[in-house]
Amino acid sequence: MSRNPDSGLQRLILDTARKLLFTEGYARLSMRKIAQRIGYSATSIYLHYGNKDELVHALIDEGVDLLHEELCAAYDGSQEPIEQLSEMFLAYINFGLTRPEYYEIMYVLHPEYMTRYPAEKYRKARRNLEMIASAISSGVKSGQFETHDPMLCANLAWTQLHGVVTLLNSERVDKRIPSETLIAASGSHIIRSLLKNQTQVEV
Amino acid sequence: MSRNPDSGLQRLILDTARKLLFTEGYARLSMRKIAQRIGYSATSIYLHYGNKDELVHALIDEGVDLLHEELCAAYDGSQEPIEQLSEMFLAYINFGLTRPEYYEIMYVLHPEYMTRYPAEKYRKARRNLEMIASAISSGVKSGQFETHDPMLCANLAWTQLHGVVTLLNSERVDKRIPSETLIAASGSHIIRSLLKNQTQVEV
Amino acid sequence: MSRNPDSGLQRLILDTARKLLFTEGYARLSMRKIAQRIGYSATSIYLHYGNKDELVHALIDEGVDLLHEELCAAYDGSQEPIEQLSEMFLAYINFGLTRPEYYEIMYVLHPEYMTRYPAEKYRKARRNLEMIASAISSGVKSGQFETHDPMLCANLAWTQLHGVVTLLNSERVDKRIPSETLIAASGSHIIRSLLKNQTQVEV
Amino acid sequence: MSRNPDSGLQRLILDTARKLLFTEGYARLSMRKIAQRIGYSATSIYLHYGNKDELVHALIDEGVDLLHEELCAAYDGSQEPIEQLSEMFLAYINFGLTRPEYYEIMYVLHPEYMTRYPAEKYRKARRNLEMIASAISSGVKSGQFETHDPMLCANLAWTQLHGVVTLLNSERVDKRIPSETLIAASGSHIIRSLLKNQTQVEV
DNA sequence: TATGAATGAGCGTTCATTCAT
DNA sequence: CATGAATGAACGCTCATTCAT
Repeated sequence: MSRNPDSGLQRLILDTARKLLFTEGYARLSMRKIAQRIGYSATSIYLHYGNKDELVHALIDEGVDLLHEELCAAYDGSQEPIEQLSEMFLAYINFGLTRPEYYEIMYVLHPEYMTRYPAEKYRKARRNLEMIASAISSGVKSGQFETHDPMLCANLAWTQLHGVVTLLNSERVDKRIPSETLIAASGSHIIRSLLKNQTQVEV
Repeated sequence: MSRNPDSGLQRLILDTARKLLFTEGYARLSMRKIAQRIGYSATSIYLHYGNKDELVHALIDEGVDLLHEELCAAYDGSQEPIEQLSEMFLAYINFGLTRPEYYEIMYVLHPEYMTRYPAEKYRKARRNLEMIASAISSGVKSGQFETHDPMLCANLAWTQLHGVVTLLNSERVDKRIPSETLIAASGSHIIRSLLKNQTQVEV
Repeated sequence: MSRNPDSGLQRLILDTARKLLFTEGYARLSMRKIAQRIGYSATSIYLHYGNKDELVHALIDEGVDLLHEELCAAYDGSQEPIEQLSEMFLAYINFGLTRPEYYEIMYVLHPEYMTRYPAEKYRKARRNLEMIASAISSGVKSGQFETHDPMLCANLAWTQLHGVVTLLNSERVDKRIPSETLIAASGSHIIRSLLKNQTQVEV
Repeated sequence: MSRNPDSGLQRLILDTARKLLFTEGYARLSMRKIAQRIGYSATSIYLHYGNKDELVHALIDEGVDLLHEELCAAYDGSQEPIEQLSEMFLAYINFGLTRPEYYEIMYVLHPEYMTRYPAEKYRKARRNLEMIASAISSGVKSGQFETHDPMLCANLAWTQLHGVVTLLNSERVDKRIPSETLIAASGSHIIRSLLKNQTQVEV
């Protein structure tokens, strides 16, 4: 089973799976539905993905790579840490909101399912957190930020971003609050809590 | 279909559904499994809940009420807003981590599914946010906090808490970060960002 | 799942399974085919047998009991061991030839499949061999037979009978040899080899 | 479709089919598994065998030839008929136990399947019985054996041997009876029943 | 000689639901 | 209030086979 969707059909399968994931949720994603949607027999999918797990893992792979790419694109080493972070935060949220299917299988899917996902790739997904932590660290070095645990702060940022993404995607947020407002606020909220010279509660 | 589980069987059904939700996840919850577990026929469940949706909605109702009760219990009007908030935050996270089955159907379930949940009850779930917003407002009045949009801040707090709960429950957080640390940090993180006299970025 | 096919449908299922077993062989026996043949939905079978294993095991149970009954019926304690044995041999072969479906799942089915069959019931099937061994023993006591290992002789008899049954059922025996001849010869063949000081009985 | 596996691939296909037959049983033998195992595409097998039947028939052919060869090798015309027979019996049982995959498709497979096996080849399989019958005949001529139907006796011997092989292979024989004991006993059992004026050989 | 792409049929099984009693 | 009997639809998956290249 090639993992590089060059065959055209592989691309079609993944894209259709993604769409179904978005419109119906993981629980309702089925091989047969994908097949039907693309006008192929269900058997054909198995020519490209050995089973449902493999297909979903291929999607996760793509998602992980895609998010990483977008974070890298957002990261500009020549800028101040504050700008670095706020760009990355925006990129993260943007990814979550524009690619909700990827986001769901990457970060929301039931953990029981993830145990079948190769650990090595799991680690790959952690690079993103490390990028954030390192931006925080350089902010600390340059004296703008203040924390003795950048990795914890990165996780704190992550939980905040994740909460925004998932609550917006799952349509739990009151529509009267514009999502742009929430997004902007969450970014500055995170950064503010990193700044030095605050009447600081200990982290 | 009565919605008040006064009949013993209704109670039994809901409790069993909850347990199954916890042990097997939403995707694997089935009427027949519930029936089998309680020693009744599957048909019997339909005497009390017209279909699976109704049953799950009843569970969501319970979850919403339960969370509200626990937030109310945590709220102590005689305390400072800071303490009020941090108690409520802890209560929220605690609910999410100890009642993951409720939490999942309340806040994680695919929105396509939620559209069948009566909107009126949806609003009920908003009471909790209002409690937080009001605690923030009183902090503003007393001069401790500074914000011109308490409801937005409440939502920001919520996204943070939600992120912590879901990432912990879905086991995405690096095990090397103790969950207690993350929880404590997230609470103080939120409160800190509300405090006056910071080198404040505008919200 | 009741094991006593009193429900009518259960009887129908077992009988249809048996017929399919006979006409198409175990490999081609399917739940769906059974269902279709009896004019019920496949699901209905699962109301009576939890899965295919359970169904086949129920058939094996029936076969084991049936064969045992027929051997018991053939066994007449008041007769000479020679007659006892030849009656039992005939009964065994008769069972094998008239109930080939039972016989196949009891004694031909791939062993991998049998490992799922409860050991306790396995033992039940061994009673038959013990009946034969005990008839041989009493022949030894009465001085007609001569052997110091009745159980081995019983097994030898069994392999002979089994060979006759299976080669006839699987249609491997040259049609020019009448099965009655083969059957009669095999019985006397076994008994002859047990006799003391025998002079040759005619073949 | 050539039937002589001179092409290396044909040899490879047959050998792999045999191995799969042995490790997984007939029911689980599949064209795609064979193909995968030999590193060729499934389609390639069809270049050499028109369909699964043809492939299995080729295997049966091989088995028939192989068994015949081994019986011929065991047969030593210069020996006494008793030795001739007991060597052939051992060879037969040995073939059955060491080549269960051949044996199963040759002699156990459901007859419905065999109807598609060319009758002409069926006859080929009968040579073996004729060898046994002829050894019996020469024993009769030399005055050691006594029977007026050597072919019937050969068939009786065959059923006995077949019973031993199949019950051992299908693991139905009580493990407390060593297979060597059963095998030796069955051979002498058959021969004894052929002897003229015999006095009991010890079991 | 070899293959990649494709498929229709079939498998065992689970599910939510209905209906007569 | 409770059930047994029943079902159509769906699921993930495997299979032998075909066909164009």
